[in-house]
Amino acid sequence: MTTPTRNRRAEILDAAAALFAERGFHGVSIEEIGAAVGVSGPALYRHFRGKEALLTEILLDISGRLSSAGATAAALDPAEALNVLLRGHIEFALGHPELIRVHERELHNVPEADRRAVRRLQRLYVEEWVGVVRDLHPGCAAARVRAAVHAVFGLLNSTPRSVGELGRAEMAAVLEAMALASLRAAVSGR
Amino acid sequence: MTTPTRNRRAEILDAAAALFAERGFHGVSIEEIGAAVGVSGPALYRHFRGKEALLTEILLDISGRLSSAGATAAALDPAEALNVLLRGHIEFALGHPELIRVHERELHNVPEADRRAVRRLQRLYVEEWVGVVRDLHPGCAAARVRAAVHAVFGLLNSTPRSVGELGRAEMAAVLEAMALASLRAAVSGR
DNA sequence: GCCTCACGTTAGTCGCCATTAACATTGACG
DNA sequence: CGTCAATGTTAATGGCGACTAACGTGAGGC
Repeated sequence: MTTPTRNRRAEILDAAAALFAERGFHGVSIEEIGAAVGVSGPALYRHFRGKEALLTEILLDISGRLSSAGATAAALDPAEALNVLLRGHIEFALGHPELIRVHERELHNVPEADRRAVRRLQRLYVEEWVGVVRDLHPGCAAARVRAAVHAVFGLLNSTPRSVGELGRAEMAAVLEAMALASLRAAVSGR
Repeated sequence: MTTPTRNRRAEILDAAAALFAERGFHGVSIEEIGAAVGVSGPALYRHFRGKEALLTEILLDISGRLSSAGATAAALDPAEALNVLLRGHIEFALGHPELIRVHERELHNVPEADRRAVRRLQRLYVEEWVGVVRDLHPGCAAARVRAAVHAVFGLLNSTPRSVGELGRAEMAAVLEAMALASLRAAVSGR
């Protein structure tokens, strides 16, 4: 065997994420995750402490990926930064709808101890957006901006539910237009 | 005892919905649902066929409530109809965030046989929106409108994740402005 | 040629939980 | 009163599934 597969660990994480997205954390057994990568059952314990550790790692990775896309935006002027954040998020949501689903739905299955860390990353990501939007519209109350950003995430993350109706490029364009318009509307209210 | 509680059945459904929203379908035991209404465990089987039947009924009820709010909109002119749909949805989302959560997350735990019925109601609701929006913007492709409507739902349903940052009235206003602006942006693209 | 490490395997074990059984209680109603 | 229907209760029962044990095996290093 000599691991012709790049990295068994990563392979398992991908398979688990896809299964969790489809049937939910409790709807998938360790055995099934193993089967999805060609080993069976308890082999996973050679790579992860347990099922929950798997989920934790998946969620941390997702949050990290989203945030890192935003880190490159930090140096730009606000308008450009917002574009980078927005395109990055859309790219990710259209490219990995399963991950978006897991990220949205499964936090409560992460053991209490690790949940703080996941939440911290999520909060950081939100604050990246909030910071950029506030730079663009300094007069707007922070609470309102935060609410608007959450709403935009909801809009962008709806992707996994409306798959394939539009081509990917058009879908991206529609989402971008909607996100920008709704943000503008939110911050211009006061 | 003589049932001073209006209806045990409804009471159970409410408690179950709240618990499912908080910890997910599999994160809640029958025993806990019973405890939440002051009876314990298998008493629920006097009212429901089983745990899944409970969830099914909850989801059907939610979809029904959303749709019915929209049914009154049918007779109005498109612009008014959209307002009625939008305000109805916002009202519901802000008033029952738990139900929105359950509605979004738990469909896959409904037994195959009943899932069709739930999905049918959901589709009907989406089509109410799509119909109204297409009346308002006849030049826009149906697929694009559908995608936009899904995105708006995502926006409106983000509420349960951004609770309490804003007062309810302001939150409603923000959501309404964002939804209208994003819809307009989506349909004006082509 | 051995030792050991990395990775797997199969066969338990154990606990949780939905569901069912068997047995009250109580109020309406004749 | 006695009966019935509605509604609960507490003890099984049974299955599923996470996790652990005990046991290969093959590849490098020495």
